[in-house]
Amino acid sequence: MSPTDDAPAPGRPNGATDDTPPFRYDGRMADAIETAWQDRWERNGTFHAPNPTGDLGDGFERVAIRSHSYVLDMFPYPSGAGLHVGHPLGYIGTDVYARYLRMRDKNVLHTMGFDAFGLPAEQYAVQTGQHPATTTYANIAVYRAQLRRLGMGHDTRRSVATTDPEFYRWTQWIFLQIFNSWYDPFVDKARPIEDLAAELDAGTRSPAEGTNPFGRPWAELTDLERRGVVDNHRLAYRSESLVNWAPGLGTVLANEEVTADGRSERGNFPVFRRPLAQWNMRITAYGDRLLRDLDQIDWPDKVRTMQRNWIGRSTGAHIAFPSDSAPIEVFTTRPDTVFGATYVVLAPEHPMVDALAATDWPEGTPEAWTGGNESPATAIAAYRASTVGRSELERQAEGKSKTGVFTGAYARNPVTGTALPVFVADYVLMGYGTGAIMAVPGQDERDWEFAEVFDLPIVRTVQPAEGFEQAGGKAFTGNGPAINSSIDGLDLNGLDVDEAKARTVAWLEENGAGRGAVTYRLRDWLFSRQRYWGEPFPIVFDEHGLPVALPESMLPVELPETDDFSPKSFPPEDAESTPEPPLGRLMDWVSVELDLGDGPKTYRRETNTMPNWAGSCWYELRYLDPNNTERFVDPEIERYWMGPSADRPLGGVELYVGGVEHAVLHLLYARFWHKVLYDLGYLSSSEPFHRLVNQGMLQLPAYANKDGFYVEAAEVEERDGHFYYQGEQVTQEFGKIGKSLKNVVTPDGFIAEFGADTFRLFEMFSGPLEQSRPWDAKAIVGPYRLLQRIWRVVLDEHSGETHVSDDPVPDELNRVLHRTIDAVREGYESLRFNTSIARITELNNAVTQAYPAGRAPRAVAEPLVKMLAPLAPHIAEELWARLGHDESLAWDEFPAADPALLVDDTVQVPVQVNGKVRAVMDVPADSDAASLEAAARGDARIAALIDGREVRRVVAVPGRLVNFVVAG
RNA sequence: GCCGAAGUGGCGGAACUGGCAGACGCGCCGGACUCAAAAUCCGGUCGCCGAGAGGCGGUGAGGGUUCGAGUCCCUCCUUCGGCACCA
Repeated sequence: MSPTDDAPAPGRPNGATDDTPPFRYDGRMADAIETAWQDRWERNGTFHAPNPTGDLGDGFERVAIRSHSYVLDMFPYPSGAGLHVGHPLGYIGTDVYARYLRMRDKNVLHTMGFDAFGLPAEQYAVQTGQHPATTTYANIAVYRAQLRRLGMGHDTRRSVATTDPEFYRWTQWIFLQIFNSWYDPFVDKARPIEDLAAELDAGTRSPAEGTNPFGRPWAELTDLERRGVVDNHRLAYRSESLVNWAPGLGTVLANEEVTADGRSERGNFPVFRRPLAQWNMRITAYGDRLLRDLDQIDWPDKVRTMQRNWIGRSTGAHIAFPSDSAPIEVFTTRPDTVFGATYVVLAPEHPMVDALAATDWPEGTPEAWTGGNESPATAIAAYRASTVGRSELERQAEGKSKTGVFTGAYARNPVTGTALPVFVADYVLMGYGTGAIMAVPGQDERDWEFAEVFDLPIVRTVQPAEGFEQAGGKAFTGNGPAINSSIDGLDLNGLDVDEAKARTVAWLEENGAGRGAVTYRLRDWLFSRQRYWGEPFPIVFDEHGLPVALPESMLPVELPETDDFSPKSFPPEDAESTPEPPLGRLMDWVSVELDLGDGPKTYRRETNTMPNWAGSCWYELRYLDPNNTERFVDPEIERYWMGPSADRPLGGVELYVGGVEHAVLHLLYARFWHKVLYDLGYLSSSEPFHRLVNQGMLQLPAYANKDGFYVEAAEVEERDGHFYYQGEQVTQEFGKIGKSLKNVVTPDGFIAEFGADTFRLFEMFSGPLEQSRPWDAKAIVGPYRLLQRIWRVVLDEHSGETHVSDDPVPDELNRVLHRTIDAVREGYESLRFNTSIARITELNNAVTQAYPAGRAPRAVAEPLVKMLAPLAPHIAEELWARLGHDESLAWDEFPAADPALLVDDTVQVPVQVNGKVRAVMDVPADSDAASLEAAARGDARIAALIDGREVRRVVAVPGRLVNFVVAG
């Protein structure tokens, strides 16, 4: 049952009756305290973090000598449902940490913005007829109120939404920087595109491979052709290529947004591969740096592994296989197996397929190779029809059996000279490597399968391990000595795989037949979407249909007003449909008269919009300097908050907390943009996020009836350990919070009943930040009781009087206090707030035990309140004020442990006999091994146990234990 | 199939670089207060044997290293996450 349903009635909070003490800390008291402090924090700008310069520079002198920290959350998409209890887990975590750091004498930047462009707002708008901007900003207002009510110490002056024109103006500006750049492989960084044109003109550089389709050198190209060549170098470029088209969604998608079974991550529609002209970002140019720099940032191994796999760097070789038309260039990671290549395969979309195809089947071509077709051309056409343009789902439905067709053509193995049949097969992908392979069935499982289907020869070139074939092994992919691999001038036989690879590559390079090569799994980032609710491109097309950047002075290109914002979607299976961007319907807007330097002309605007990842690629930079109208961020401010330091060699946000679901989407894109901006000299940091922590997911109870359908969790009742929905028994499980499990719970009810402080404490107490765990709402009373008890240490709940004393703290309690301080700090620093809370609880238990009637010494009550402050800031502020302090403790000094009090004069040391604890003795803390042993032998129990037995060994570790190893 | 993470009481979880397993909390049991209940407070709570002192067992399973293993190594099981014709 949701607590929203039984929020306390005004004047009678949970459990309160007439004889409840008037100053008891309960939900109503918490509400009064919390709203009052939230108002005061806002009034005083308590959480304003001064910048070293600029409009947010007020008060910087005060913090100039402090060190500084930037603590960041992944900003939310403001959905109509508001926050549920899972969202704030990370937000509370960063807030606790930020508040702790502030009390540790740091200038802390902590704020929250909104990632507000995107499909749900647009779909909701289509349903309701309201403009997406209206619903988006209404939702943002709800989120801001919820965050405020949770007591977040955010610098609200810095809050931005990606949909603000003042924000997306700079998203567009960054797009233009990327558009106006190219990647210079010689210096391994992005450079302004003008440099490229200049170098091409000067003849000091030639166009990169594949960028000059005109077949003539640069000097002989027309101006228009030169523009085309330059455009082909840009980091943001248009190209006609195979893209993921989701007709049901009405838009194209990035590879990262398509699931493994070929459907859209959003909406779960089938996705088809279609050639379309779209914008791309050349993220592949950064593949190596994105990979390399992972080693220098403090991220979970899991996420780094996922990024490494996504980038998928493979080293191997390009090898040219001569044919009757041009040579076929293949990529292989196993150049050492070239002697075992028995056929060649091209992807169905490979551009050489048509030129290569023979006019007729060669004499004696087996039936299986022709697919029963008259000629290679018809066979290829039929095969393409059966593969290209079909969804991944359909392809996978056929299972793993290999399909393909012979082209009628042969290529020559450049090493052995053998003629190899050339096939077309869809198990070779156009998007990876060169789109062509040499097939080595002896050492590759997929090639083996294909060879079996088409009855192709199989040659082993690596000796399989002993018993491999007897055990049913087919292709052998392991290490072993090379066999059957020798010609004049190249003898691999007996070499292991690594040696054989190196030898082969050297031979290929000497003989001009190939060279060492690196390939990435990563593809360029498809960057345009056919949606209304996104950033317009700052691009127009001229009379040649070529893109022209709008000048900075024309930014932002605002989204045009319209009530016709629904995307044009199609039947989900209609693969032949073509995307139609909603902006394309606004003819008045699309066609625009501009003077871009060569007189007024009519241009056509780009009608696609950017993907919703665009804003999140750089928002953390805008928080730094949100009102700057001259730059996206002032370099001095960026260097102050994010510049490299000894701890953060590449710079970046000190702590970034968010869900692991962004491991290869947002986090890869943001790193890429950041590196481009770094290359172009706008940033001092080359990574955006130094330390990443993935907060766990809260799992809520969900209830299913006997037919397996989920029922509304809020309406389920519990009786005698069983669960009932409308009288019918249902079963309980724990799962991800969401509409589909009908188990969404919002924080509001808990805050109303217990207060935000209790809620914060509860979320932090149930486990470490990174860990997923079930949300057991009943347990919230634990943290609630803790706050009530701390409250009573400071004041009398009957009179409301503060009742601490000025007595000295007794020695023993003082030691507990200082040990607690030490442990609580440790917990805060390592983000294990659950242990900090446990230690605070222990200290409080010790205090209430020592002073059951109140009058605890101020010298223990005050540090107790301070230690609580990051977790439960409102009650801490209130108690701090009642203890007689005028200033907020948000900037006060966190208690420090006296090292002298952390070590005891005497310690308890367990004594073991054969590893079992038999006694515990009190000994001086500095006892050495000999005196420990002596003391242990002096213990009556131990003496009795070892009496008459042979002591073979004594292990005495000072401060730890004594262990007697005895015979028998 | 490949890669990665994790398995500790009825539950969430503690346990520093190998050194008293179960801190802290929930729940449960008992008690105080109350006409009663709720709220609050106090005590107990890993299992088995024992009146007790105490003993024995115990961190997914099995093996190993060690004086000593929740922690390190090997094999297996289970759960969760990621990738999936990437040559």
